[in-house]
Amino acid sequence: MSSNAALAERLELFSRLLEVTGADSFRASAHARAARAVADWPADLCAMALSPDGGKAALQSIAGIGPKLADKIVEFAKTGAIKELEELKAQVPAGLIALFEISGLGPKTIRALWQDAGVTDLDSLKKSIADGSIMKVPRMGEKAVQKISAAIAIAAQSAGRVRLGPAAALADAIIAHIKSVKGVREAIAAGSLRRGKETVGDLDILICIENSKAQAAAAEAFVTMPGVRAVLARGENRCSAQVNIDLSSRWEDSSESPSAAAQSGSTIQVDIRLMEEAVFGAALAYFTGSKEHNVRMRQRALDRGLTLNEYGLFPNTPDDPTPPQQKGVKPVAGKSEQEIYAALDMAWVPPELREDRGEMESFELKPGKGVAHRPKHLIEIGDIKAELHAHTTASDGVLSIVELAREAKRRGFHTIAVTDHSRSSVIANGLSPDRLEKHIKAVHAARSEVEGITILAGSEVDILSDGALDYDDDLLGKLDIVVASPHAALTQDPAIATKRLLKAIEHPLVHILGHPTGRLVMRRPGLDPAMEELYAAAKQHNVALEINAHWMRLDLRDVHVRGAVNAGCLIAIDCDVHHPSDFDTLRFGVQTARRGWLDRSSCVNAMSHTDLHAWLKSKR
DNA sequence: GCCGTTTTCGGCCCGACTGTTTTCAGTCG
Repeated sequence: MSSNAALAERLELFSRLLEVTGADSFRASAHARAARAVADWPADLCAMALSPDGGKAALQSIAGIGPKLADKIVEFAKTGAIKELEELKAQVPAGLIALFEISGLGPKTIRALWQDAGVTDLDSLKKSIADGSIMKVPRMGEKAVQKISAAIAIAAQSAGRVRLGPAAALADAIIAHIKSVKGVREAIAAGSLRRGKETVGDLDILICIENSKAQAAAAEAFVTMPGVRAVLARGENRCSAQVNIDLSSRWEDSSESPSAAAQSGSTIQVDIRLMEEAVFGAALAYFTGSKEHNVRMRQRALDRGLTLNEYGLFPNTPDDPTPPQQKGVKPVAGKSEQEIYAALDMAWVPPELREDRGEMESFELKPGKGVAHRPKHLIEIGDIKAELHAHTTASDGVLSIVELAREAKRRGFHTIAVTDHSRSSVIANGLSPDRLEKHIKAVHAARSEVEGITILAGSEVDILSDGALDYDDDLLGKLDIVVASPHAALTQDPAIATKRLLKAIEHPLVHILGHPTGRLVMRRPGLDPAMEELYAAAKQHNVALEINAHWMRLDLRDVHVRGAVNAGCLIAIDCDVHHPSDFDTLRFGVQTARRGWLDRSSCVNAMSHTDLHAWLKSKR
């Protein structure tokens, strides 16, 4: 785990412990905010904290970090622990914080369960329900206990957070189903799925309906859909259900994953919200989030004498507590997101950027000095014109060279790179030097069979544990493109990993550093190198850092993309094609790139044919 | 615990929903 992630985890725990011990709630939320700021920060904060020229001052320049939290970060950087946190942990049973995972249990209830019914963890909670001692807790009635019991069962069955790919597939299916209902104008996934986060907790689907008849029909279509396991709530404007989700991937049946069977039968919560066109934009903005972005938006509205909610942007009337939409007040904006942002003197913020990571400042129509640079043309899926990382039947793909090239052409690409595995990737049937020589000839031969697309002879060459490449330079020099990737020794020490990856970046024949850390989302943390050193070297040596678009990888991850973009690096977005459907994962790679504020001009896959091939040749 | 171009003290986003109550507390997104 990177030190930022480890620090963020501790601050998050700090926040939870403060909540549960009944500390000032604003103090708790300050710690939670700091945890987020730390997790999102693109550079290593421990290094920053230890810098001789005023680490504390630098930390305090980060929004959400004040003097006290800066002290805690410095302490963590020096000692690997935070004394105040350890003291707080000693006061609270170790299993209590896990109860936050149960829907419906918040800080107040968990504290009461602990203090009044002696609950210390999930097992003792179940016991207190069984023996009735839970009824000692104030405001605890029969229905409340039933709800907690149901929530415990759902938590056990729920997949927890789900990777972007399976979540998007389920959302697409639900949307197609609901759109077939007469009177449904639009259905769109909001929430973290729309923002392109690498994992999502639930699905939020917004449905724009023509009238109340369509409203009822759409709700009915949803709750009776195949795969709906249980309906949790069903109102006029909102329905909630647990829905089966297929979590399988090509990683699941490999030796890497013994848990495939355990994951079958998982469910995810799906909320649908039904509304008419006049409020659709406000609802879409509201339910897309993030929560932090929404807080800033509402504050911005208040600063302008307005109030923002899921029904629109309204004139603010602080003396009257009745919500404006209930009084028939005409909204200033609400039909589209664009008009809401415009009314707040902002350009429309793409969903992937709505994380309160500087977008509030840089998307102001007249941004001030010193704010983050706003992308001139944030990368879009239509900008991608080349796939530079693809496998064939020569190693572990299912397509021949010609089939691969035809599929790439069909998708509108001007260039496809054939980059089969190198000899050390034995499980993936990596090519020996002799086989690679023959494969290069086969690629050249395929060029006459598929016209209208440039087929590159390349390799995804292993970066060995010491940073050496898996083929000698003579052979690498015969290739049009070299993608160098780590596949083994993914748990090595950060300092050694940094040296290993730097050596690959500095190699004069390497174009792209493939899936730089080797992490798998929710499966394997991967390497933990000093990322800033990689950015600097990649920039200096004109090497592109890859965003591997497969939803199991998304490596570089969003915050690393942001760091690389800030450092001025080239970025590649590749689908690591093994199967024709892998081209469809491009959307996730592009979303990750957008979350890192990538401009089209820095993406090698978005270059014109001329520019791309000039860059490739510059390394030959 | 953070923050501030009306504030260095006194704020800190908003509404729906639920279940417990007799006017509200807690959770969620």
